[in-house]
Amino acid sequence: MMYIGKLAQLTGATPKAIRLYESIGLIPIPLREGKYRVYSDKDVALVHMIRRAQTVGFNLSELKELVALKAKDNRFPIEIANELIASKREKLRADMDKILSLDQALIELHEELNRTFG
Amino acid sequence: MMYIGKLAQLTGATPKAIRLYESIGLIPIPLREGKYRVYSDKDVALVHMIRRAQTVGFNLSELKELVALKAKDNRFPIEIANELIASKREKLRADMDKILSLDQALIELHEELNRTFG
DNA sequence: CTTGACTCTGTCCTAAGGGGCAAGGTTTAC
DNA sequence: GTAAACCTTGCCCCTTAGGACAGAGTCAAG
Repeated sequence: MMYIGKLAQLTGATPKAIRLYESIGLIPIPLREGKYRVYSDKDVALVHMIRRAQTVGFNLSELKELVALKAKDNRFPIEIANELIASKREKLRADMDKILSLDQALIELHEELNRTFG
Repeated sequence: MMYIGKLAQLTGATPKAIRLYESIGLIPIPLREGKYRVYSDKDVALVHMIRRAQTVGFNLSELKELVALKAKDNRFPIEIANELIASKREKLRADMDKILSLDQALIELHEELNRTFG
């Protein structure tokens, strides 16, 4: 059992972020000791998972859906997670294409500027 | 001479975006006919340039700097533009690295999930 | 009892507009 | 002449994932 600062320290999230997760229903509403939120090791694990999923490109609403699905069936929605991962990877491929074409556009812009002004 | 809707139509920007550009000092404050903003062909060219620069990755504050520099010397700041282009390309390379590592992380996450739950 | 560390809620801020609203101006059709 | 249809104006709230800050309440230690 710990307060929000400890949870933040253990997970690398800030208290502000943790309260945000709570406010959008991504983590359960914790009990209170007086006015202070009290968290358990389960919350540490959950916030850890959230942060890790964020670093690989999931946004909070996607995570909320996964958490909701898990709460419904009480098991991890592996198939849906796999689908999400696949579509994330597709999106990454699209992002790569975009970066390549932006780079090409920058090259052309550079050449054009130096033809025009150089 | 035209109103904002015509300028929007000619440039592909929305009236909303054009007013935003004006509010941050990216385009000059236009004269008015009554309460309506009146634009010239110069504005068409400027908004066109803004939009094109946006598509290759420049944000509005960067463009504002360029416009300010041009206004100061009354000539296009070619050297600074070239520097900006070079740093944009560097940033694109960094983005690409990040995408590749994210993709790798997704692969590993996928394998881990299916080892654990599959 | 007081100090310092921690937490609470609430507000405003970010980039680049999107959406919507009411009020007023302009143009076209009848 | 007037009504419909369209255009512009400013204003407000909304988006992501929190950051910064204020003011107040709370906790443990000295």
